[in-house]
Amino acid sequence: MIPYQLQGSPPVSRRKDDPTDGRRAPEQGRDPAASGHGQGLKTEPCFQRDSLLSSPGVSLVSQLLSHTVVSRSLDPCTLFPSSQPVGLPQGYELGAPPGEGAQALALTRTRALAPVPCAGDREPLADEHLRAKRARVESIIQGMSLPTTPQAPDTGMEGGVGQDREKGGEVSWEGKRKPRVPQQQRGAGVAGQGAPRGGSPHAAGCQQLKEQLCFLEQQLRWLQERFSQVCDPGDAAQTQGGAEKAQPLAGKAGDRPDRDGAAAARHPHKAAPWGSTPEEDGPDGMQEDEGRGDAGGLPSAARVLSQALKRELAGVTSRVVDSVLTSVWPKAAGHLLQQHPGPGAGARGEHFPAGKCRKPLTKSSPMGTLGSPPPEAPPLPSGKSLGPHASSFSPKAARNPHQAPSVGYTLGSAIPSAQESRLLGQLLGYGHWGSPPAPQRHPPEAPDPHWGATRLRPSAVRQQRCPLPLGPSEPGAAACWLSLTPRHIQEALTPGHLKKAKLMFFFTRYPSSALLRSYFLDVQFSRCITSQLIKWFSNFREFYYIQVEKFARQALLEGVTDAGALRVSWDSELFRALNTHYNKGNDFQVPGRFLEVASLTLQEFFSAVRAGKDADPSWKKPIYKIISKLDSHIPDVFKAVGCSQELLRS
DNA sequence: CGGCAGCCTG
DNA sequence: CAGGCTGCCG
Repeated sequence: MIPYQLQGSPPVSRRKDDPTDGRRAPEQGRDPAASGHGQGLKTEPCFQRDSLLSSPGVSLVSQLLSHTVVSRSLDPCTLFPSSQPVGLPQGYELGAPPGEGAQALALTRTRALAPVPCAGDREPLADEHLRAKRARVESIIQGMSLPTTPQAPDTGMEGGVGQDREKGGEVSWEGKRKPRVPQQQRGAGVAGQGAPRGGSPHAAGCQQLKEQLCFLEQQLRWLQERFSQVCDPGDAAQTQGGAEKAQPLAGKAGDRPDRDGAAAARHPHKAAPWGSTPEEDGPDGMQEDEGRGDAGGLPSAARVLSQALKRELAGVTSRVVDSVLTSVWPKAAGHLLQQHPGPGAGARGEHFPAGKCRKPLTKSSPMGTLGSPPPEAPPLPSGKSLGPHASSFSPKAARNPHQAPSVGYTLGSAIPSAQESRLLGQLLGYGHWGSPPAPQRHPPEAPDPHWGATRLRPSAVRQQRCPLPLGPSEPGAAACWLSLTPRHIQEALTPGHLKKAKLMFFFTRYPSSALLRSYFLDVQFSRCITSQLIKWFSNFREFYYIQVEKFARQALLEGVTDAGALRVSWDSELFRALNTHYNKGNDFQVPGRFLEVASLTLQEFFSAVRAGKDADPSWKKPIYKIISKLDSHIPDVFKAVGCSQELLRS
């Protein structure tokens, strides 16, 4: 039996420890809420998290954001019009003319138990299969040799080809395989240094809080800087409009002739990597930076606005800290709260009168640029991580160093609530709000290294040029993004969920159902939902691997010899193909970590193919196994209940 | 048998 | 992307 012995006993057959198969250890059978098959129960909103997300409803910030002046003056599009469009043929529908896919066909693994003829004999049915596969693979290959950059061997693999990263693809990650642990833990563990595992949960929590706060503080500071810029003389005029600056839409989409030119000219500092203000890195501009702005002649109106904003931000931070503490560390939170009465109490008063939350920047507030600190890339299994690569993946390169100096909790290091995080994330990273990441430039200089991975990229910025219809935004749908959209537990997955799942893919390729549950809190899980989600990821993976394989083969054909030289960079074709698939709007800054994973995948495929392993029906399994170990922790922002809906609007 | 991965197809 | 199907595991 077993003509194709490989099949019957797959080398990497599904073993419990094989993430590729037996995984999902955690899921102790029990289906969560699925008391019933997800039907019926118009479950009520999940208020559990409400406490954390309270208030920001009519925040000044939101108003400000919705204020045309802001988006207008900072329209990043005008600053970085040069972003490249994305759009590649997707492996799937590439013509499938036969070529010399002979070998190609060999790769595809034949369905295991397909009628097995005697030892490798062509058997009608088998041939059918082979033909089909062959066609498929050929089409893929065909596709790759077509449009893809005919450039040098590096084919989209970033100019990095030249550099010789000797560290070929076959990293020795094997040994490190951890026994399957409940996702949560696993994730955290992978996330690495985050919090000392094993220590008291509090310690861990605090540590995390500290880092988070630090992060938040930096964001605040940065935001302030941005704000100052917004109010610089050039645009101040807009604001001057009058006391009713709160009135959004001072300028309509129509009246923004300057969008592409003037604005750009006005913001020379765009040069700064992430739009960070070059001048003034000065610590804490909470109150000071304004001075600078004023000095420059900031109109009083703007000044007021500025101050109000700052105060509000401070309030927000405060609230975040408190709320987080409350949830993370109840006891401590208790004390804290006693010391500091209502979080944000003070800030509240600052809200502008007519504070109506309008849906801001329409098409622009996806959670893209999620504000949470990109989970620093967990060290690769082998611990050696793609070390050498680090240098090329600028963002992450600088990430870790961040490890904030400890800050007393009092200061409240906090894990920004998802919402808050998003708020900041959007403010900071969102294209409209400026801070256009400087194109390709030394990203390491981002205000906060953490942001390196979660910020909008140039291309993204570009994308946002067209949207911004300012008008269409439902007037009343003031379902301000800042506010929490009522969280109804969905009984079905929505397009928003799909989008979210895709973005999550950048962090995890093999999410367990447990993890999925923890990230899709607004979904009433049932077997169906779970399956669908899992299916989604399965599909994502399929696409991902197909793409990578395609490029790996292409590289091979082009004569690349050093697997290590294959690296996926932001501007590589491969990345673009993937990005357009999982991040169509390109409004989400893909974590650098993803590039590492992609690079490794590419190298693995490359090496495997080169070694002729693709003759083995299940030659991909080993690769899957490797890749499955590279999942990263998914930013908590993704847990934001409203995030799914939020994505819909983007 | 249920859950899930992966392949294939539409 | 969803369905269908096979195969493996617990």
